[in-house]
Amino acid sequence: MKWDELEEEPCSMARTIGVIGDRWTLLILRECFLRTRRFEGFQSALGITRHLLAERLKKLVRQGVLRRIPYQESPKRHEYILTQKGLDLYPIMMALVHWGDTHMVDERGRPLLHEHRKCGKMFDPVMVCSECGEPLSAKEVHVHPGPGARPAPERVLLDKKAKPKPRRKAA
Amino acid sequence: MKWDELEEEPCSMARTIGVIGDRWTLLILRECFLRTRRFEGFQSALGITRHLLAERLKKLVRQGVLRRIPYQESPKRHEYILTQKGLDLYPIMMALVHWGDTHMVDERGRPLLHEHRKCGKMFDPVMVCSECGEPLSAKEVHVHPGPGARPAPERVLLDKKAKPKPRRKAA
DNA sequence: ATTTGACAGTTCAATTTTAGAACTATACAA
DNA sequence: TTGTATAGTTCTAAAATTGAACTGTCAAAT
Repeated sequence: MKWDELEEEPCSMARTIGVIGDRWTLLILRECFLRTRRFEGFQSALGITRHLLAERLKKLVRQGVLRRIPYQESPKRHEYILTQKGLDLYPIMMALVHWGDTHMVDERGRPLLHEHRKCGKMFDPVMVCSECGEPLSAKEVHVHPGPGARPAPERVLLDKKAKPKPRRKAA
Repeated sequence: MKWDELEEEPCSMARTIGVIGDRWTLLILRECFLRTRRFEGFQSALGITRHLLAERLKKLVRQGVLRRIPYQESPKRHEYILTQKGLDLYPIMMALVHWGDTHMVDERGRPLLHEHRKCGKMFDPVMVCSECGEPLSAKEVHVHPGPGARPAPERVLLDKKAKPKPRRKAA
């Protein structure tokens, strides 16, 4: 698969993956949320090759996730800062962190704690339903084709089921 | 960087990325949540090469995200199903979908709608603070080193700031 | 009895990506 | 004049991915 095809798929998840779904991009975004803004900053924080960093930044700018803003003339220098579209990635970042906090910590505990300014407490992010406010879990959610779903004859991505048709003598 | 080093970093996000942070893995997980369970199912749904699919499934099993369960003897066949650790990835999936729904839809609208069984409404996922229940945004959150943070002399991942030290004549 | 098809992989050559390191260019500061 | 900081670009070697074919087991159809 060519990865730019992902953005054409009738699946919001695939499209998102097309934009931010690779390791370096995700790490670059982590740095963005930690207020890294400059080429050298990203490079030294991540140890990414300069070549790839240049590519990824270019792509994020093209996608409207980052904006490239001059902070000095002669020599021209730019900073990369998150747009609103980029800031909206925050729930994804937090979800990634939280899963790591839950399933990937060693005996010493979490590397980082998060404090919510509004209430002053250390918190975990919780994903809830916008309508009733209850926490969400996979089995309580059903999907329906939306207006942008692919029309009938073709396969509707994100809406097919591999029915476990058991054959022959079961184990 | 070798990608297995990611899991050693004192950063929950990096560790998570080490497990699920590549395109194919993310797409495989999407299929899992859509109840695909078998090798051929994944392969035909995604068009991934069989070689890579076998590798990725193996890794997800090794990481405890999927469990490989026999569903038939002779010939031995297995299904890949999400463990609890895997099911806990749901907020990440929903966050990815929601960002795509917000920023990557075309004029036709969303490919999919989500219904919350409990309340019966179509919903969006919202990430809130576990302590006060308010929706979260990047700027209302402060990070602090936790017990598993890297000790002083070395760089604490996820806790450095590239202070925009302005030099020379600004633009 | 033989062929066909489903399933779950494995193997291998060709292509694409990434890593690692060095190099370019501009301009300030000592 | 030399050194440093910044933001890249260029190059070759190494690693990952693709595409396609191949393996092996068994059930069902001919």
